[in-house]
Amino acid sequence: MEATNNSTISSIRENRIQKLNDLTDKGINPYPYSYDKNISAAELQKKYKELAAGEETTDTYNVAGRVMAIRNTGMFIDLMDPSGKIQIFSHKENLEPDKMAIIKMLDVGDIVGFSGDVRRTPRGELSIKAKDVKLLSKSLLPLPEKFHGLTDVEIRYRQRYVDMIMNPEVRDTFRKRSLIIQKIREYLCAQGFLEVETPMLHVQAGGASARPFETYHNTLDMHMVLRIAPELHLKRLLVGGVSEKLFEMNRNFRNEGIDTRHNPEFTMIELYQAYVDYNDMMVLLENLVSSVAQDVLGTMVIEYQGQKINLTPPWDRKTMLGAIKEFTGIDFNEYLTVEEAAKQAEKLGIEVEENDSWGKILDKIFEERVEPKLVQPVHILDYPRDISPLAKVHRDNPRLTERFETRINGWEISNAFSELTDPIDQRNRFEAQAREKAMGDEEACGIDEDFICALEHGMPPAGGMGIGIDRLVMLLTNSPSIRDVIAFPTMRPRA
RNA sequence: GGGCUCGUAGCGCAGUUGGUAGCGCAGGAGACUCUUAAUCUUUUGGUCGUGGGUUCGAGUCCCACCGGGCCCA
Repeated sequence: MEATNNSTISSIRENRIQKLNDLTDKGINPYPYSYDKNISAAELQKKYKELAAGEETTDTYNVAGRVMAIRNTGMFIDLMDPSGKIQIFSHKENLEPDKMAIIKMLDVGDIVGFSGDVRRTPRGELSIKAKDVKLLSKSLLPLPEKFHGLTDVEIRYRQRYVDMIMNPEVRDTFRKRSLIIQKIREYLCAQGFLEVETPMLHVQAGGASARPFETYHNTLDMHMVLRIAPELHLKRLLVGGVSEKLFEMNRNFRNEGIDTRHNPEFTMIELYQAYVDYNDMMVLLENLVSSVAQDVLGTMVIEYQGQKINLTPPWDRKTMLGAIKEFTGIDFNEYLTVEEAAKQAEKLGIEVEENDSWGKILDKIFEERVEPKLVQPVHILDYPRDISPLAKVHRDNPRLTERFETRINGWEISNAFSELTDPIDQRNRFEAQAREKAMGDEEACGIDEDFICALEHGMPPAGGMGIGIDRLVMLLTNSPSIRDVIAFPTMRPRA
């Protein structure tokens, strides 16, 4: 990126490069190899919380971080590290002239190490009384304005590092994201789940309904796609018997639109447990999410954009047909043909397309009339068979499957099934999908012969579940856009 | 894909009825030296997203395009 194609920036940059040269002439490496930092800003603040204003100690520490403000021509420097801020007090009484000269050359944005005694200034600011200074990295480009910071969302996304330097809450969000993922992993591993990896490069997209990114392998001379879901490979592992409980937490790629809840690459966890069904998945999800919230936020009652959401188990359960009846008054058990269902949908003002199946129509009604009304966590149970090609038929109703989607704040947070293990039925479902694809549904999946072959070797009954990590992080960090929880969201290159 | 909306100095923002652009911070020079958005003096910096059009004259009005954001499908 050409960041210097203007006069303000280039004059600042030239000025700083001159400083680089001056330092080098003095035998100082402006980009040295290491520094013996032995305390963080936050640790210092905590340790000397009781130190009174005007008090001095003889405790010496080495601190390091980024210069965020310089006052009184270098006498006071705000040094920021990931933990917080510590002030540097530099006075010629305590510093050799050559060290003082280095401090005079510092710019906001430089990364610097200081060594000195802890004191609290008469005005009450905990400080390091610098006795030594070491430039650790010279910055050449200026930071945004110190008071208003960086607010331009486009620059925040394109130059996330600047966003993170200027906005502490952004750093905090990404730390929380990391912690959430760590806690999920710990929770599942403690339950005996084995973390596995399956291919990102697929010959054929499967395991979800979505358009894939397409690519090409040169040596194999083969068209390939980036995976839209790991499901079919994880089930192969279940057939293989590596573990009766396994999960993969990683990226999926879907070649679809971008909005506040969708990024083309996103993080999902998929987990499978042998010998259980979707009922067990509901309990697992409730316990997992609520305990992660407790661990990360210290509470199971979160606030999202002004709305209180209670994650304390157990969560509400509604069947899909029951929820539709609740919010529209229409009982689709009485309208079992596509024609009847379409007529009811049209009465509700919902557009039905020519090839829409019974299940698809119900799904549309659900999305429009029910989903926006759901705020508190709720499992929506028993999805129609024709839109659930990987779920086992419902034991009590052959039109439905044992599938649930969990909604929190109306968003799909999880999608889980009593997994379809019958290879004959699976083939039939795939063939139905293939027919829809042939009729123009670009999201329908094709027939994965090797997957069916795996099922024909016998897959244990299992519950499986996918959980959208980004949306979970949005909820737990009160972030309004998925781009606030993905460090480098997909962007069109700047012209 | 549709609607609304934004783009002016590195950043945060003004810019009147159409008359060739200002403020704050940052940067430079100097002063001060226990400050914390330090202060004071002084000063540099602009292809007003891009390209057309209307006009004597466009940051401003019109059109197209580029790049964002929000909402909808």
